Amino acid sequence: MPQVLTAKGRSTRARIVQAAAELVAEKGAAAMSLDDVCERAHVSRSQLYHYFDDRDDLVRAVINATTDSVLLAQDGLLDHLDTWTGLDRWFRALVALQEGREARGGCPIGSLVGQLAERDPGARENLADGFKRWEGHLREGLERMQDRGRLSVHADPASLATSTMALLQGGLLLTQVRRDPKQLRTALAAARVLLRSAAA
Amino acid sequence: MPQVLTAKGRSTRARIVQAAAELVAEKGAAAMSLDDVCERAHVSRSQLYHYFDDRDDLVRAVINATTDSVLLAQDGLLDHLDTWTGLDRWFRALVALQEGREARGGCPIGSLVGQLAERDPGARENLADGFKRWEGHLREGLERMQDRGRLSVHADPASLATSTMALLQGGLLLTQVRRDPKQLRTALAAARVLLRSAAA
DNA sequence: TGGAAATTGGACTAGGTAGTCCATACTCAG
DNA sequence: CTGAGTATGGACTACCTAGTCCAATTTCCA
Repeated sequence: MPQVLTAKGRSTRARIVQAAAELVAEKGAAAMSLDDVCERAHVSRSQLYHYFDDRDDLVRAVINATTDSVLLAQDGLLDHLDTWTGLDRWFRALVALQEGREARGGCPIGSLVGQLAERDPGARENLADGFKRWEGHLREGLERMQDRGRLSVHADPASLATSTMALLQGGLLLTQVRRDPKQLRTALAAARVLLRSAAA
Repeated sequence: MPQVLTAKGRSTRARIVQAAAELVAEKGAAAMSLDDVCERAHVSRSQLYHYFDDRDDLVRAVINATTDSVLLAQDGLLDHLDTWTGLDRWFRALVALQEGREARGGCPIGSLVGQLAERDPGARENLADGFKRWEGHLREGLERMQDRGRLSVHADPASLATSTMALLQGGLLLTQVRRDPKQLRTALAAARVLLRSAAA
């Protein structure tokens, strides 16, 4: 393992993670082979082991990269979850995203849970960190709403954020398994009802 | 492939599916090897291919067996989802189940979605069938409640059932990734709020 | 500019994989 | 009791896998 990465090294490492992330998204974590990664990233075998301890280490890097890209895809939405219109915009964007992919793939992070959580404790923690960051944006938005008196003082922003994330993840799972984006639309409509029921 | 199975044949086939289902639950679908299955079921290689076309065929049989066992584990609860107390009993039982397993494993069906849905279209359909059976019990219960005037005439039992399933699956996913059964408790408490908001 | 560290290439090992094949033993109806 | 179909045993193939190893090349800073 190198002590310091040069610019070239960082670029190679990033290319490896990118290729691995694509393969994980396409074929699943277990079906991603290191040979495939080498081919797609145009690197040799030893470069993988130059930048990563082993396969599990690479998978954990993929989880972090995927989390970053999922949050980036929601950029401009996650910082405005403190108004009803901001929440509705977020919900609509999530549904539109699934319609665009014809309900394929589910949640890039969520679908890794079943694949990795019981297999590699480190991977489970990385996935949990990803969900924490995601849910954190929502919880903070709801807290700001409560501060501004838009949410009842009896409401619990943390629980509401957790329940909304559950509806989102469950809705994505049902969307994926049924190949029907309406499943997510229904779940997020329920999230809207739930949040409104906590309005001041 | 045999035309008719003898009693002995049925027993052997069931032993194979049982062993495979255990391994899938323990190690994930991709990590279940046919050698492992042979060893655990005490059968030889050729017996697998005597009763199943190939690996995918066995996995689909595992999905069906797992669905049956998940529904069986809720026996006595799923037929009483037409009263508030019946719903609460169901919710409490689901939480207790996760507490009993220390939040490990998530939903035996749900966690297979991310592993198989994009890989094998037939597996995806089998999983969708499983969810349909499960959700069907809830939808029918809610319909009976509506018929009896316990649910608003404006409520949509099908959407409520879908949203509740989303909360259940999402809650299980968060429970698994965070190793915390409270995540499911929170999600199901939200389901209760959602259903109550549709009360007559 | 010299040399230590970072980067790269690619062959190689050891083990696991799904699936095939052929022979044998069993079962049960006619 | 016999023979056609069912059930079983286990070796074998061809391939893919993660990980190792040694050597060569490039980078960069002291």
